[in-house]
Amino acid sequence: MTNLPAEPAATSDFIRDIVAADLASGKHTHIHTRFPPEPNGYLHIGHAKSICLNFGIARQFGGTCNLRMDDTNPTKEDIEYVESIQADVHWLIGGWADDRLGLKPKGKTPDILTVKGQADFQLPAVTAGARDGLEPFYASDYFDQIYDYAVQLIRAGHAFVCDLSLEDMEKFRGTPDRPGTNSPFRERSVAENLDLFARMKAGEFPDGARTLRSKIDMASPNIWLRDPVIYRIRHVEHHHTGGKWCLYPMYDFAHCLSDYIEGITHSICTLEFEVHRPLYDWILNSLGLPRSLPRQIEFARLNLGYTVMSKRKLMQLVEEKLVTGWDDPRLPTISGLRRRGVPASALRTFAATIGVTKFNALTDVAVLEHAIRTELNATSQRRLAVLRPLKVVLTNLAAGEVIEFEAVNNPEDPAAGTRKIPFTRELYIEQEDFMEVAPPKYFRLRPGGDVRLKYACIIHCDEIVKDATGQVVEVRCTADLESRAGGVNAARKVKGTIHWVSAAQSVAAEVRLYDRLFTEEEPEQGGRDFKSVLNAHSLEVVQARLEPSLADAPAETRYQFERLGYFWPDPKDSQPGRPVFARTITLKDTWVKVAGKA
RNA sequence: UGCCCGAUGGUGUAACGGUAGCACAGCAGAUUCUGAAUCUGCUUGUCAUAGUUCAAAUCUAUGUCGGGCAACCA
Repeated sequence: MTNLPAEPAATSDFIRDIVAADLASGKHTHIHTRFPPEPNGYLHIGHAKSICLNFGIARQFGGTCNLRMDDTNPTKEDIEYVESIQADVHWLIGGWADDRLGLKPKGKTPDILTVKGQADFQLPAVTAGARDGLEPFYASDYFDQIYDYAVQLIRAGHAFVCDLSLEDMEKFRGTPDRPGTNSPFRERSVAENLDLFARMKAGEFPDGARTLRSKIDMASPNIWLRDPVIYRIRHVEHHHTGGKWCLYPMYDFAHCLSDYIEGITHSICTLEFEVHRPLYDWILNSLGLPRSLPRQIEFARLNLGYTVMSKRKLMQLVEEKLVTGWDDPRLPTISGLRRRGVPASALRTFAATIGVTKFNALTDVAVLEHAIRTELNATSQRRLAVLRPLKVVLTNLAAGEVIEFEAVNNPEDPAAGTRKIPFTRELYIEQEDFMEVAPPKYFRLRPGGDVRLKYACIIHCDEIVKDATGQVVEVRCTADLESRAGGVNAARKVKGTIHWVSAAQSVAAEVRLYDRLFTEEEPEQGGRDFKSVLNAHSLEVVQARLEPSLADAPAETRYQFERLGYFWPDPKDSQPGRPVFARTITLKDTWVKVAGKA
């Protein structure tokens, strides 16, 4: 039996309260959320919070959560990102909420149904079974329908074609504390608007020549209600629709309608969209749609200490090669965390722990680290590995002698069993586990001192050997073989227990030690350039010695290297027989505190 | 200085007019063949002022502080 941390319990927060109330009141009988990233970058841990929220709600209330590419701006988007997004989402929700994932048949576009005597666009989700033949939703699959809605808006007198240039539009918009003024094109006839809009679609005008604008209120204190642009001309290829369009809807127009078409009940987004909500509602209400409308609810995005979270900054780190790629294990990207060995379940636990509110918070990385350690402590097998080897010679052992000691695989999980580790005359211990001049309370090896070798026996340091520079290069010891488990001196107590490997019977391996990417908790505090506080030691590569059982460690297997931390084979660079390990996270270390105080 | 949103220990989050709780971090101790894990205990909090009420973290008003909004980005 394992002490697996319980799957995050059904939690409650202000959004779940709304959902529960809507179910209780009968407003909805089925809950439908969505996760709608724009494919213009890789997903990060902030998105993970949103994914856990949206899929978590679907899971808790027996609903569905659609994965949708919010791809209305072809100039910034790319197929590479739609692929990485899918991989990241599948990984994060796998085994937890993948049965709630809403997809659609490949190539399918909305159906036209008649609801309450009205034509109505709908695109239902498929959640059951395999993903064969299915794909995510794409806002760009609704371009025909969204165009149709725009025509309806024009017909109803709620939208007009505007010829104002970008600069002029800015002038007419006013400022937050001063109302704007109406566009001179605001009173064009419906017929003229219809004609112009059709010609915009036909490609008769260059980029920026005209826009389609909603007709709301140029004097509104809310800038987003001052006749916002809902369509702009862009003569560019789209990664999903190819060359079909040269006219693309803006986020505000496309998003609410995409939600509606998919039958979304709760459209959850981050705080910066709060001021857009009146526009979201205005569009939906202006169209007189026959089905119940989605409701937008906003929550605070995640801010985590010692990292940066925006796609723009992450992109900068990647493009300037300050990291090795989007999946660099030091990055807070989902693919980076995955490559680092962080389990998806730990990310979910983290998301559940931090909660959901409208308060703009800065979350302590310790919370993330705790979630990772808790999960890994319960599930990973222990192994011995020496990161920075120091040779130990046991003078009372014969050169060819090999003793096999039994080691427990996981003290938290007896079912994990045991394994044998070879013990020989020449060993390696960690350099920092020996000190020639030791401070008080140092429990490890020192001249004339004793220490227990984990799973083996107690050794006594008789002699040290130094090189020409005075560096200790070898420690000569006597082993008390009777202090082994089952021996007469088995009960002998010494203050310290350290890890070790056999010199001859260990394998060499590259081990990558990751640390936080920035030296400051808030890299951009006070407007400073985040790149000026990059941690120069965020990656350290060492040539380590591992116990023999690690020679061909299977992929995807997480270990605790005792007294050091949690490690796993790097998914890209580790080869059978030539392992490369990545450190996911260190163990908590109270000794550094004790030593630091001294 | 226009509009919108927010404020509970060091950090994050609960309490939905009725005993301010939980987690992380920190500190102290127990235990330990991982200075890990585990266990025990402890420190620290309702932004301010006024009001409503038998009773306010919760309701009201004002103020203070913080965040967001003036892309043909999302």
